[in-house]
Amino acid sequence: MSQDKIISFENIRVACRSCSLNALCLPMGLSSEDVEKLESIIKRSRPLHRGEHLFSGGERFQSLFVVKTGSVKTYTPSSEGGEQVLGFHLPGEIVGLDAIDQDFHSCSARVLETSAICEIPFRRLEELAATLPSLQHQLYRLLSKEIVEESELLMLLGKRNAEERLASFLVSLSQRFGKRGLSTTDFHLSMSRHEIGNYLGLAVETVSRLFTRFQDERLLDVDRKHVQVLDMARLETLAGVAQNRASRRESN
Amino acid sequence: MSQDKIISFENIRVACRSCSLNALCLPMGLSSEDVEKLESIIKRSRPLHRGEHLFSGGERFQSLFVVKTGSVKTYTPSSEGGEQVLGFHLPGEIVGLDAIDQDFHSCSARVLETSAICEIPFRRLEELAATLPSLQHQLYRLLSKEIVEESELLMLLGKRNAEERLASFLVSLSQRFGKRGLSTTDFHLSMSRHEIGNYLGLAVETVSRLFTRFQDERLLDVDRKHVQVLDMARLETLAGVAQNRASRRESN
DNA sequence: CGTACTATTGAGCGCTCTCAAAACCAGTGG
DNA sequence: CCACTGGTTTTGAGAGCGCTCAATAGTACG
Repeated sequence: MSQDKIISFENIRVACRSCSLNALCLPMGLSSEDVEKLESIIKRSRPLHRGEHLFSGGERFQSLFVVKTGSVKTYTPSSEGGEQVLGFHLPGEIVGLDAIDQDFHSCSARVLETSAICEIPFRRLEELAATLPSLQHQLYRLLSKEIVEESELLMLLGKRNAEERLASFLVSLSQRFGKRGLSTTDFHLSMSRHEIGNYLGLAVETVSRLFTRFQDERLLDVDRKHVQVLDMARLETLAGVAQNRASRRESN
Repeated sequence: MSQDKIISFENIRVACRSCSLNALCLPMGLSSEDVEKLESIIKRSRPLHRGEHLFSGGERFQSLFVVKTGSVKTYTPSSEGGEQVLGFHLPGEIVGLDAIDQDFHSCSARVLETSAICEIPFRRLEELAATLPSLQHQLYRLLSKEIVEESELLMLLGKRNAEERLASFLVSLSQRFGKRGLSTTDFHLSMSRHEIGNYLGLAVETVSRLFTRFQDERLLDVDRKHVQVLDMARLETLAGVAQNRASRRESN
């Protein structure tokens, strides 16, 4: 009977996938009516096309955004028209958490390809969370997770060489595609080499050379933006375990 | 009369400073009884001495910690005893936000000098927040702020050269000391050159050379761990505006 | 006052950036 | 279909920043 109201994690997962809210309700024990409440505040927008903005830096904070399909790039415009890429956001991931603090967006977000995006008005989410402890906790977790992931990236940029950075990047993409049920070894890069370089703190030329090298070493098969991982184990080794050089710098 | 219950921001500030909760209640509109509730869940621990841990990576998540006096370093131990410094936490700042997500600490935290630390059991804070919307919102902001600050650091590590990194580091310390009413131009570095280098992704030798250079250029006066900023304007320029080189890499 | 640690300074090298040019691709219009 | 244009990617050659190794100097502590 309570089974009527409490749906299982699996079902929630399915329900949420349909509304692209994995990120929010995946690990929660929300009853079906709670899920309905959550869904009721979500706006579904028309598909956005390459180059369109979810929001721009400085804009008033209204909503969080969940990527349903496609991909989003967040970046901070810098002087002279240059930009600093802060992250790439794939289906199931949330964009806009940076804006809660100051109540305006500290970065800009634009879609890299035609994408379906859900919008969650934050005020209403906050109100709802106040009445649903598990949702409240989930929100804290979400924010905390973002912090942990940024710490990891931070380490990547601080201590790893070019090879390790690109390997980590590819492994990360692979794992994130995997979470959504997509292929972990065969995927499309929606961002340019330049954007990858910008994100990883490398020059475009270095990124390009590395792709060629990885291909020569039979790690990858690269055709423009299509990547096929041929040797995931070795790629993961490069990404994670290959801290030999870096750990020397760490250790003192 | 409601003045009896609602204390001004200034008073809250004072009240909170005494309990080192600036970070939590500074921008809130909590009534005095609410502040009392908040204070009631805070544990004050005995002073910790250099090298003692607040928590270690992998430990069960129990509490957040607020630095009252002294300083704390967070880091992730890596293979072979090396470590990656994730951040330095000064008085008024919060440690432990990374642990909310997985319910265990993803990094370790140890004090760099004799420090007074307050402990806030997170479960109780969460319960309290559920009944106090402004506290709930403040918690969201706190987490969001951490995300924004990490993004900034991310940019630092990705795109800036050694000089710019150290300058940014010093400016950041200066500003954070300033927030606590301490001198912005005259302060003590509680961390070693090695830890600074580790944090900034630089070799110890590079950090040392830069300190010498900054001193030669009359930017700083450095005596061991005592730093005096002689030309803050120029230091800030180095830290922030000096994106000439970096922005070339950004712009494509 | 020796031991261990931390910081400084010097010399050389390697990774990655920079500059430059060519190849490739996508879209447009003749 | 092809030429034209703007953009992206690739490839090459050289230079410089910051790392590495090594040695010295300074500091803390028993």
